[in-house]
Amino acid sequence: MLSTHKLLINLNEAQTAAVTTDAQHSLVLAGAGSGKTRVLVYRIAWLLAAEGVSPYSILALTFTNKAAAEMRNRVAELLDKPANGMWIGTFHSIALRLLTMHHKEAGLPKNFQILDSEDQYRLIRRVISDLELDEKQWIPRSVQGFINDKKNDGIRANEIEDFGDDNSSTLIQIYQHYDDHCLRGGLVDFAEMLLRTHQLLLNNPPLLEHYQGRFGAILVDEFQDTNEIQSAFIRLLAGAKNRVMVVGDDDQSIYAWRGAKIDHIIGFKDVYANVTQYKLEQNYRSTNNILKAANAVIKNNAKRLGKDLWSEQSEGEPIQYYGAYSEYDESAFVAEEIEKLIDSGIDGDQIAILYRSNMQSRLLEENLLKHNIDYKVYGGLRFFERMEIKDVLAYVRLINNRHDDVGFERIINTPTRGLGAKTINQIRNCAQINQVSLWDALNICINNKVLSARASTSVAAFVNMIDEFDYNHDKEDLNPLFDDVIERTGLRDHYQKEPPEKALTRLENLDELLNAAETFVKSEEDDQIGMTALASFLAQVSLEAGERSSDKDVPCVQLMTLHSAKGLEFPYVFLVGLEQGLFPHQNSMEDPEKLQEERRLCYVGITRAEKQLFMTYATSRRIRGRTQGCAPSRFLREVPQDLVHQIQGNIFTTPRNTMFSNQESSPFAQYSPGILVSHKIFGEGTIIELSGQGDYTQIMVEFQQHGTKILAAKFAKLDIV
DNA sequence: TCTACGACTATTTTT
DNA sequence: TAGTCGTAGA
Repeated sequence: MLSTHKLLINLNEAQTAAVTTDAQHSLVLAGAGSGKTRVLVYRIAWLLAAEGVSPYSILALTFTNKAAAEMRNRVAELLDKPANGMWIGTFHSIALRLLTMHHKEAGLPKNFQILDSEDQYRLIRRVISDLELDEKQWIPRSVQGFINDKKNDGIRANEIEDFGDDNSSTLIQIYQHYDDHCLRGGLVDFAEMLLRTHQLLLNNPPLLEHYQGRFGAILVDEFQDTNEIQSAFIRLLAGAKNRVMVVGDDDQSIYAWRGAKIDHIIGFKDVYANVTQYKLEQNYRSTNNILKAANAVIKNNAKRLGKDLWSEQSEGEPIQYYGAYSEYDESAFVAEEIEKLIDSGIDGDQIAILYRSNMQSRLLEENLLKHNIDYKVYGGLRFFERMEIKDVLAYVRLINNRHDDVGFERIINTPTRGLGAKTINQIRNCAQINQVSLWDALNICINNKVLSARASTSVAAFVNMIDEFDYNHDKEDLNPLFDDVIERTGLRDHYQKEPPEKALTRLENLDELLNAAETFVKSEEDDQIGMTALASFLAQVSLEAGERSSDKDVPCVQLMTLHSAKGLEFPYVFLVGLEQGLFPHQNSMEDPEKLQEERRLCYVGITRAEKQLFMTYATSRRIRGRTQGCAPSRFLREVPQDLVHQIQGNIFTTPRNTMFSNQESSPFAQYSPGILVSHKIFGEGTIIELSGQGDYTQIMVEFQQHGTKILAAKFAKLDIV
């Protein structure tokens, strides 16, 4: 048995307090690099060792597979035995497990399939076309966003208020039809997994009671990223008696645009009773200069719980600032500095270049190439998202479940077998009229002989082929099935015919898929709930689509967006493109909520750096074929001057651009974001941000009663409360 | 069924 | 500017 003493010697005071808390609910505000995962892992160990909690009553939720795997491994390491019995997983994998175990109660067929975003997009397009709507007016991407937003908020089509206008009633109609399709085909999208799980428990009191009785201790990682339905799910399982510990950092909430609500972490204390809050502010990652810069930037956000990072490390190197003339100059500088670092003996993988948007990577790549520096760009398609892989999987899915319309549509004419738009439309129409799956519709068409002679032969051959894959569902070895599919469907030949370079990677990927099928071993959990190897494999590839980039063995410089950098750390970090309009992004500059999220993104970027941080800005940049003059990002000037070494350009003395604020020299210096003020008409409110200068200073205030207003500082006569 | 051309659009993407 | 996507035409 693990001694409790041994547990605590590795923790600092704040961590110990959180780990050993006896509060019913606890909120652990864990700053970047403050040992958040450590607290979660030790907390689990503490519950088991010191409090005698059964592993079966532990439920730990994360957002990413990586985080779940890390937690699981570290718990096992600490306990010195596998983390059996407890449920540690992503929200989605836990939801999937519940839906699989209780598929009947959830209203799903046993072999239901998961739709990834691309599958969902395709299905939505199909629904729009079925409803004879114009894609120009009902843009599939926006419709997809609409449906997912609603699902994330826990709202079904029939629960949306119909204002009677064309817009809302059509959207509701599409949503409803889309859900009907999913249900008919046994298809579940990502948002649906969570929503359906929540409803499963909500509508089955005995089931809910069972799980509430089981999970006495619920732990949630990255709580700031929870959306409405995830938060409701936790609340539901918590019931009245269970203990909930949420860990997160409101300052690192960067996914509001995907439905995450920072209010969940900020308002945690209001929703749960008996909450004790712990702040982890000691940072084990970065030098103090870096932390001071991060603290100074994030301080400008009004909406936060508040926390200051510190470190026992030295001040470290100052932050290096380079004001480039152009984006060419900027990327040349970055490449040169990296070359110097590498020449001084630093490995490439110790260095990261972080940017706001993916398009910025190109020039950087060109310059790294020029200097013969190995690099790796994160982003793009993941392994199981590649076309050839999805094609094979679509066949397998159809073999597994004939009513999988998404799989059907994908491969009915891939490789081409003479089934053009006309035939497919006939089948679709038939499905639409009879309200059946495409597979059934196809058979109706065959029986009624409505198809042309040529199409009929082709279709019959297709049906035969699929039926001939008489797959034994209990088989553990998946390789023969996949191998068979790739050969007999003609997919291998199909890809072989592509231009040599493309063909080669595609065929390699197919082999990689075979390899994955060969080595796949069903997890013990999946086995226990009676999933077949195939179901388990398909679920895994949908939930865990693989790495975002191909891996190289050489230590490479890492290029990625700020979003992808969350959770990672690098000794040397280049934060590039610090310009108004790029970062903060144009689309996020006006709205105070969005601007604050951009600032959090900046905070995430800064806190990735362990030893040294470089920040660059380009005076001009070509965007969409047009060269634009760029003002330096407001975030740059939020970094205190004494922390910065300016290699070129002077961010603090150049004439101030009216685009961004400067609080210090303003006649309204007494106002700053976060300050509580009162207005004689609007009452009390919090300053969100200042802009403009001198007499033209404008103040954005979020009033408690009247919402957000932008006021001229000169006339508003705001009193500081 | 494939190719070529023109129209369109341009943040971030855990599952 | 450049990359993607849909459609027209061979």
